[in-house]
Amino acid sequence: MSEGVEWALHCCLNLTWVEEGEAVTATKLARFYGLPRDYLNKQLQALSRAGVMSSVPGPRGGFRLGRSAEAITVLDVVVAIEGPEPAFLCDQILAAGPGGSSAVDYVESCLISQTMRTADLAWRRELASRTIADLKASVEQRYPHTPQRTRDWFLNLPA
Amino acid sequence: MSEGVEWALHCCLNLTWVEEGEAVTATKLARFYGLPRDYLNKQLQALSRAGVMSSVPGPRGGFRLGRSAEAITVLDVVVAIEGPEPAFLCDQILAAGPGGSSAVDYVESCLISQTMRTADLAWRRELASRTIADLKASVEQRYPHTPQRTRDWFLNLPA
DNA sequence: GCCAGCATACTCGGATAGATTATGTCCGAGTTAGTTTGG
DNA sequence: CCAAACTAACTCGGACATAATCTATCCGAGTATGCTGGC
Repeated sequence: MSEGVEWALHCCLNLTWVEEGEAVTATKLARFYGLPRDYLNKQLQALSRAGVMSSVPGPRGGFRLGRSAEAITVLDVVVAIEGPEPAFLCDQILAAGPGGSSAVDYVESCLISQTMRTADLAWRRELASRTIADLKASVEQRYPHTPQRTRDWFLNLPA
Repeated sequence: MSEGVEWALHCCLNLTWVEEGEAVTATKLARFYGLPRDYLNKQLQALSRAGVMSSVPGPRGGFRLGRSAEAITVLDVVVAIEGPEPAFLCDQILAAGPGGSSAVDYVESCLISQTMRTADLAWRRELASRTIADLKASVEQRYPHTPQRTRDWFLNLPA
């Protein structure tokens, strides 16, 4: 799995701690963790296309969350970066085997495919049950000064 | 995820239907689905190293299950091909951020990492709960003539 | 002093290279089966 | 006729190319800001 997923999740979380309506540039988000700016920008664009973030061009521009943190699940972020396809995608090799038919949908009927799909669903269900707001709340409970520190860091960003 | 996982699972299943103790060559297994022989052989070697299969060299050689089908989980096969690392691996970018320390294990403390790890665990738990024997039984119940047909195919393999 | 126009610097956005991994191919070491040859 | 040694063919096993994807970088289109000049 692409490491961009980790970057995207941390960026989403950080965006929940800036002033409402404020846009944060890719440059600032990249400097926060020492990430390559342009490549991070690429991932943020993917999030923007998916509606997870909203981008603002020009000076005073940047990125902000595309909707409320309660409405963004971890799965949304993962899908925005990795794409919607399941990790295991059935090539239907049964169709080429003896007694196989190209008219049958082995993605549905093959029991191996079903097993892998069930596991994938369990994975997705877990990720869909956690929202960015959940993460925000958990972090704030365990590390109470993180919100203020994060907000300050983005304000007092060293040139 | 590598497509070799699909190949490996189908091969394991097919091996449950040949005569006890009989070894099936990579060539035969590949012809069954029209797969590239040498590359499939590579995957079978990985299964062999993991103990899922057992390889026999020389004429009359080939591959057979390394242990009883009841003792081989789907997860075993996946791990043998894909490796033991989780799909999402935490790079601990928090360590490079403000207030981050290289002495802290963020794989454990980072809540994002925890969330991804929980999902990964759910996925693995699902795969670990299904054995090759389970698959064999399910297939035999739904497609009763598959065992005989498969066994015959490997015997009457067209030259 | 105030307003309109303009130049400017800064942002995202997509198009363009490089690195790593997955995929596919090739040939050699080792082993078993069949064959042959001598007793 | 029997047994032992030998030949030969077939198998896995790992080393070697190729293709696709992930990672990283560069430059252009567009916009809000601040300045400038005129009224």
